[in-house]
Amino acid sequence: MEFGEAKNKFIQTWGALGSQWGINKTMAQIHALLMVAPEALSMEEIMEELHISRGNASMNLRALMDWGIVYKELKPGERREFFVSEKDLDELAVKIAQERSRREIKPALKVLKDVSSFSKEDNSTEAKTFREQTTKLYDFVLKADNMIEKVTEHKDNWIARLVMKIMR
Amino acid sequence: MEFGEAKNKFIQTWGALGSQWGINKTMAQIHALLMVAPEALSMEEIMEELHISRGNASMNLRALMDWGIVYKELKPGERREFFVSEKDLDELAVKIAQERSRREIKPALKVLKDVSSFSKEDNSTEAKTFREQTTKLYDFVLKADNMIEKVTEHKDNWIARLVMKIMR
DNA sequence: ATTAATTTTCAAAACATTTTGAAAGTTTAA
DNA sequence: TTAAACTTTCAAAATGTTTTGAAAATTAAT
Repeated sequence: MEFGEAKNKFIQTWGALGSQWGINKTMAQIHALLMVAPEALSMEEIMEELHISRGNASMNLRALMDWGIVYKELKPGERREFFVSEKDLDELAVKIAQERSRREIKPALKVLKDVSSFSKEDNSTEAKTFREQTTKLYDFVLKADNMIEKVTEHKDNWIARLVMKIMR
Repeated sequence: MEFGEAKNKFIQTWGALGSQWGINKTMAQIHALLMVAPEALSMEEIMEELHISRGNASMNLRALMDWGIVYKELKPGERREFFVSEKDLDELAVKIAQERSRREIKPALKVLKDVSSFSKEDNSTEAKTFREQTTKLYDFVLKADNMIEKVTEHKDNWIARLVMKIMR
């Protein structure tokens, strides 16, 4: 396997992994490309390397910037914009965890709280089981979310430290 | 909000959350429905409650069983099959974590290892950065995966214990 | 063995998401 | 200003995924 092949395999794999996790393929591929690029890349270069259209590149770069894991880099004397990814993996993991908490977990928590506390008058077995289970779910998800917050606020090398702790 | 409404909201929300995490909507909805059902449900009941076709119900129930989070329950004197979900949330989280590790993380790790160790002769800046970054990525993902293994083998109430530890 | 109840399969249809590309918008330099 | 370089937007096309429904398969009782 020579370089081009390895790079391609990496980009394709990262893209596939992205899809499985609800992130679109191109977005994950752009991210992969930037992760292994020694220099900031222009939109043109990204389009070329991944064989995607201008519009596609533009939209997904914006999405990556919204996630806070890709930045614009302006080069003096250049009109074009260049892009770099967050290369620090701890930082990357923290950003992703925080965004997912904000966008997905927090809203789900709100719903769980709402549904578990409503319809208190209904005393059917069904309703009772429902309240019981959704309450448990709320507590569980809340705990998990708190863990994310706790862990990500210390960020630096948190996974390593966590592994240390757990392994005793 | 009365019971039916709350139940519906819960099922819809769980379904939407599923989609965002790469799990199909119906699969997540069936799971939600079984999570709050006091009794095992037949396929017919599931189809009715979620307004889905027989084929859809059949396929997604099988997928849930493949994940190990829904079980068949046979009732004496009944030809039909009934379904229940794993209701213990710690057990549920462990199963999901383990399956995702097996299906997604492990294969990704293999690719990372492969691509990071190949093309060692190439000494261009590009190739060097590539090897550097993919190696870091490999180490990171490996550590994270080890953490999952470590944490899930103790399973019982692991999130609670983890929160305790982190909060000191 | 035959029948009736039930589940599974899978090709086609419905639906959802992603991608394109060209037009509109923006920015900078002259 | 104007023009050139570049980016964004968005409707339509392409692609991908899920769902349906009916036929085939399975299972269990008679």
